[in-house]
Amino acid sequence: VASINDVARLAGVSPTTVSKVINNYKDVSNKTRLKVQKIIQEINFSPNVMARGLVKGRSWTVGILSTPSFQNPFLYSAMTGMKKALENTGYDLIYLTQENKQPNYNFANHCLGRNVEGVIAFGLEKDSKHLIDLMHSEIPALLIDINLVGKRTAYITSDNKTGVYQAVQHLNNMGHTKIGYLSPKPANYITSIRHDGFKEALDKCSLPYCNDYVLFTDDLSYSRQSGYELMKRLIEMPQLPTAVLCASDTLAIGAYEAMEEHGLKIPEDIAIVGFDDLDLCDLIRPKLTSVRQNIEAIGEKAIETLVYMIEDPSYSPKEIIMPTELVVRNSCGAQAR
Amino acid sequence: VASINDVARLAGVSPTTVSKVINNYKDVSNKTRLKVQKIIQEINFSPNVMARGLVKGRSWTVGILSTPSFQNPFLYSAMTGMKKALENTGYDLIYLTQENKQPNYNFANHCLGRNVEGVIAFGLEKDSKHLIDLMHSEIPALLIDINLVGKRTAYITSDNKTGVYQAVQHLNNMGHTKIGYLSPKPANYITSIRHDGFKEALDKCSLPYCNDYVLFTDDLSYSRQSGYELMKRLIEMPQLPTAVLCASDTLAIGAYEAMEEHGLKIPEDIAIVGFDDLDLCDLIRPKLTSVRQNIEAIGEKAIETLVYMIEDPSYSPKEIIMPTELVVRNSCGAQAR
DNA sequence: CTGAAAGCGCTTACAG
DNA sequence: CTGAAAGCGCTTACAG
Repeated sequence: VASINDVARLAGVSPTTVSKVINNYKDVSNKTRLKVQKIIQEINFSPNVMARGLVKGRSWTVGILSTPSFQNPFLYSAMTGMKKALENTGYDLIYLTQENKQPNYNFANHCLGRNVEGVIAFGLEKDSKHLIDLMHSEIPALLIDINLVGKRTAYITSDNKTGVYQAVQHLNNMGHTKIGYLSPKPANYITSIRHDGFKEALDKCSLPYCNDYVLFTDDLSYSRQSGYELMKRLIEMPQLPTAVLCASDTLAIGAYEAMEEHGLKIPEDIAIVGFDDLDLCDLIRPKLTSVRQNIEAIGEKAIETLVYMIEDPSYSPKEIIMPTELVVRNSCGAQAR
Repeated sequence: VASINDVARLAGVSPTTVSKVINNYKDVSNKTRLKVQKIIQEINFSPNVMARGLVKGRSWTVGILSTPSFQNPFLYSAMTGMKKALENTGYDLIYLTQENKQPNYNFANHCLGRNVEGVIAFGLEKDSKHLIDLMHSEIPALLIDINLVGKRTAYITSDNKTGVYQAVQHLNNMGHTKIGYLSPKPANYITSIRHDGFKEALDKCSLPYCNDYVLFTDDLSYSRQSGYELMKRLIEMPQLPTAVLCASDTLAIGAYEAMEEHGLKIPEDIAIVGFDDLDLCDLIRPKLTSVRQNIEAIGEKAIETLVYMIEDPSYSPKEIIMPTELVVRNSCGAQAR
């Protein structure tokens, strides 16, 4: 593979000058600049990133840190947005995947070794070792849905409270006054803030918070199975609510299945609202009304912000809140839009 | 950040010796080895990958090349498998995302510049410039669902013909003899091989291939919309088939919608089979019988094979075919399993 | 405007 | 078994 020295020789200049041309330095005459650029084109030269990175202490690389399981439509939508934003930045995306190799594997060190310049983290708990190591390093980090702030750490999340309020308000408008809530137990940021939002929303609508209709599971993964079990528990109550807000669409799917099994109709017997607005909302019947998070926009904004943080060490944002939107379909008795 | 020289100083040895310890060379006494390892632990040293990569001409990095749109559940399932396989290899995964930056962007050059050691490509057409550049480079490439073979290029795909046969055979067993087929026009590898498989399967089952029931769309993206339009065209025929095989689950979803709109029942009026076994098969009603591709396994195998190719330049596989499996649900009149 | 020299943090013959 | 020296392909003061 060609090096800067080859270009220099062919162009009849010094490697220094070639470097200056590549880096758009001003102190090069137009004539030599053109000469050098011509050669670069001809031999299809691209500078060695390793060498460059070594001297500049950089890698033009942004890392992703996510849960080991990894199988998550949320993450993938976010990545689409991330990719879009990255195209304009000159950074590439890197997954550090060696998790299991060493007994005392240290994610932050792995990043440092690779000169990874910033990290997007997602789906971890606050007390995750990797996250803590990362915050103690000087590496800029942008967390998705984890409310941790540090000198070089910020987070981005949807406006969960408003999202929940939009859902409750809609149910109220549809005439529902007894509204249940299904969710993982409020043990982390997202589960807590949505539950708080639910209480506040009821309050704003002057509706009662009814303990019997608010059911939690220990399973924090928002699984379909959890939704199924929660809804089953709810159905076995002596009195039923007329509507149920699920803390995620996947929970709602499980709730649908429990309803189906018990011969209950949506929305006639119980109306359902989900959260996330995944593709599946449109596939199931009745179509699921859901609070839309613009996940792609979150990914895009996350990268933009992270790149700012990388390039301006004094820039230190705290939290970034993205708007939500209620997408009305057929699971609450409203006409589809 | 600490360097090998810091370690050397603290351990009272030369940088050369530290390097030897890091790289598990034999010619180091146990005593010094231990001494050096202790320091490495203490100051939490990890070697600079850039420096290392510069001298060895490597990056311990494997690239992904995919379509610009990128929003694809198939790709993401594959990535889960890829991540799993990577954990044991010492390679990290990198997305090269600068597509739009330069007017004459060259993907292979980008890889060369970063010393990317191998590439997984997915979702491109055979005549894609990036793919061609890649094949002309010396970079090992493993293509998913693109049947191109070269000195350093191989591909992996599902056993599409058998998959289609499994579907047709099942329909035949259920008593269907007039079977339709909905697909993008057979313009690339996957669309062609599935269509060929369909013809052969009918043959094996002694069923007629009926032109009227085989409908193609120009849209190669397997969109829901295409499925909807194809099924609508089919429904407007004077005579209907009793079963339809869709070349993908997403097409089948569209077909469901057309059926719904025309008040036709699945499977009573027309039975439907999909291909891919996406999560959605379980969400829609009736649940969709589909040919399962083990996409995660494909991703895993792809990485394993690529790493072999990287580490043994003389290893030059051609094609890797992965098995399929029919998942019977309720869209053909069979009982759910 | 141009280029010689030093240095980024490693590895690898090679000498001892 | 140990280490001095050269070199990987760049960039950056600095001198001219």
